[in-house]
Amino acid sequence: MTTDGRLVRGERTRTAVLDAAVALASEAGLGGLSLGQLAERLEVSKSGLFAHWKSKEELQLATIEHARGQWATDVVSPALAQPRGVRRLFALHESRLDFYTRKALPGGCFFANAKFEFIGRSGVVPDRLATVHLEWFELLERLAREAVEAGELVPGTHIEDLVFEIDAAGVAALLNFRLVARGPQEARRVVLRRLRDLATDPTLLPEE
Amino acid sequence: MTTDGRLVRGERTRTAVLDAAVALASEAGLGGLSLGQLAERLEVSKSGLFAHWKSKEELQLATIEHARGQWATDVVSPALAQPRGVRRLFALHESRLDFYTRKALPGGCFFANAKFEFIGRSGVVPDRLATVHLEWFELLERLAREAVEAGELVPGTHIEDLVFEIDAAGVAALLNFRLVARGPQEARRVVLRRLRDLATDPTLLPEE
DNA sequence: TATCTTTACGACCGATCGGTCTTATTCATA
DNA sequence: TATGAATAAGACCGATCGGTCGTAAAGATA
Repeated sequence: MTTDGRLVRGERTRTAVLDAAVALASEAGLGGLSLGQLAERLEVSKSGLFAHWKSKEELQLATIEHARGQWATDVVSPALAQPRGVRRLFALHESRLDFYTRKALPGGCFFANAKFEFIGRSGVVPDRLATVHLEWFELLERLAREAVEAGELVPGTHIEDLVFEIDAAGVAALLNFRLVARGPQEARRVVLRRLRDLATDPTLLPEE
Repeated sequence: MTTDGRLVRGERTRTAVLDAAVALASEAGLGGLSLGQLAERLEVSKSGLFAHWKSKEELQLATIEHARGQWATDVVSPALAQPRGVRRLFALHESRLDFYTRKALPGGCFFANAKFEFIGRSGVVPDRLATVHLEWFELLERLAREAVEAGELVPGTHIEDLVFEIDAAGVAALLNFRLVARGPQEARRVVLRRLRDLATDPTLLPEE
């Protein structure tokens, strides 16, 4: 690495590989991610990849972190730009749906696919995915709690169920959107209606 | 084949293979389904499988039909035993959650996994999966419509959104249950509350 | 009993899988 | 400018992939 902050050759390669890996894994699955295909797509040698990661598993873990960074940038950050409370909570839901609709990844969503792929399996990769999954839930939960504390959601709000509903709508939106070209509209409407029901001041939210 | 209805040797093999194939595919994915592993698990030769199906794709299609039959028996039929209306609709949701909780398949749910696996891909297998997906939605929609027509759900009920919510709860239950040992309780509670809100006679439904 | 189809097996095929090893080049630093 | 680490390529490895082929039982039918 150079003493200043410039990207050296290897680091540039690393980023390019991980970009392609996230895209490829969103299609073929994180397990189905093939080093041969990845190398071919990037026009580098397969063995060259092993100069950066010792094994496929290590590359998978790096791919997860990379996808997590993209998610933070593309989905979480825009939502955090909204004022704290029910508006920020709904913004997070909306930017998630946007992410799917924008077709950012050919396979829909890296994390949703990976989670379903590794259901019931154990190992460091599934473990890491489970942790990321929990983080996402905790973020939703935090935003919901803040909305209650700000007095923008009625005091008795069952936060656990609300978080479940919002997340469920997102997952189902992805599935239906890609499968039968429906989903995001319903997911938006359903959550919006739910939040307006719970909001102390419904005018904070869009009209629908 | 014999003239009477008995299962001949080949048919028995076929059933045994498809049982194992559904289980294996629910773990490894329908694409990741390996003929070698399948043959090994059943203690038959790999080439023997080709006496029954001409290609892997044909076996995949047969596996889908087999899983569809299991779903019809284990999930749909029990629900249809309930009286038509809001009770039958909720029973379908419950028997679906039961199916997951019972851990009938090691990988959670054959269809949910397969759908996510084939998101964004095309071919006869994804096409068939999409059709089965649509059938499921149509069933939910029919039961919901019947509940409205029976006067058990308020007339203005937005059926499309209700179906989306129920299905979303099911998918999320599966995902969260297997990943973080939570889900089915929320999925049951959330849908039950929603249906009680919409029901003209809430006493038709459980207390929660 | 003789015949024909169904069912199953073992040997084998080319392609691809993840991974190793040796060698060559690039590049920051001393 | 010399040096050593980082980066990359190519040849190669055993294992497994989906799939083919020839052959041998098993079972139904005549």
